[in-house]
Amino acid sequence: MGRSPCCEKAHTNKGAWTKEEDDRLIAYIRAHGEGCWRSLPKSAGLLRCGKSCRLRWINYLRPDLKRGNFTEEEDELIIKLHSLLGNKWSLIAGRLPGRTDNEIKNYWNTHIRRKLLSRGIDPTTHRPINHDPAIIINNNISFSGTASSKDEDRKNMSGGGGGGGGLIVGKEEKMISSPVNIITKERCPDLNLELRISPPTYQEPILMMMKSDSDEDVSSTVCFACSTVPQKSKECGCGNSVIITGSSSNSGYDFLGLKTAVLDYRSLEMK
DNA sequence: AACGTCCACAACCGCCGGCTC
DNA sequence: GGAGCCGGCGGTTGTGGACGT
Repeated sequence: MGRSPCCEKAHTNKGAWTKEEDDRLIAYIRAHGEGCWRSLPKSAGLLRCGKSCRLRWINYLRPDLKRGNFTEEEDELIIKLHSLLGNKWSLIAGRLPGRTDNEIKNYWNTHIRRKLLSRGIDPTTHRPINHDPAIIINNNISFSGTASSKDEDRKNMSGGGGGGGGLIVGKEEKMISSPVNIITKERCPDLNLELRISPPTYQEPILMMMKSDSDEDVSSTVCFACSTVPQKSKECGCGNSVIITGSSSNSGYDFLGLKTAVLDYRSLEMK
């Protein structure tokens, strides 16, 4: 389909932003709020493309940004999230307050990739370099909830049979070829997700919800898909229905250190 | 000091999905 | 249902500074 250019390139500045441009943008957004990026440059008196303004604001000027070096905890969280989500930088950024997708993407490409390589881990697949690819093809799935060492995890991944409390998929389950199974198997050899597929009796479309450590009720549960908090209707911002289970100690599942409720693989389907 | 190379990161580009008409 | 608009995302590039020779 034909698309008009997002801006008239002949009359827009490019390259690094000047202090004056930053000030104009900040002043305009403070006065009028975010949104309508297409018309913003004209309204704000900026010779910039709307997309450029949006990026500048989101990645650099936003007041809630956390500048400075990534902590070791952030490093590890990024690695774990990347192993699960792949290059979904915006989703990863959603779990790191004050960090932007662009920042995390750059940080990944410059620091973490190298860090993983130095550990002998393929940053794309999160598998040990020279890992036997045949293992990926294996159909038996069991993420043991009790496995602690990486070796043990890998053993389970490679078809070690059923572990207790983990993701258990029977022989006749069609779920075995579900996207999350494949994704998780391929990308997360070292990640103890303690995931569990929700029972097939659920009729509604559901999604994985993540609860922060301090969260006690539904109102503070965050949709993993859209990063919004579901309202009392138990629908989050992306319109998915939400199934909240009891406390994480029994029916919730600890996900990357965050207590979670029921997981449905469809919410994790990759593009 | 001068030059070349590497690195980090801001910014750009093209594409996609959702929404509206 | 299709066309167009818009915001958003992910990949890539450009550039300035750091570092090594």
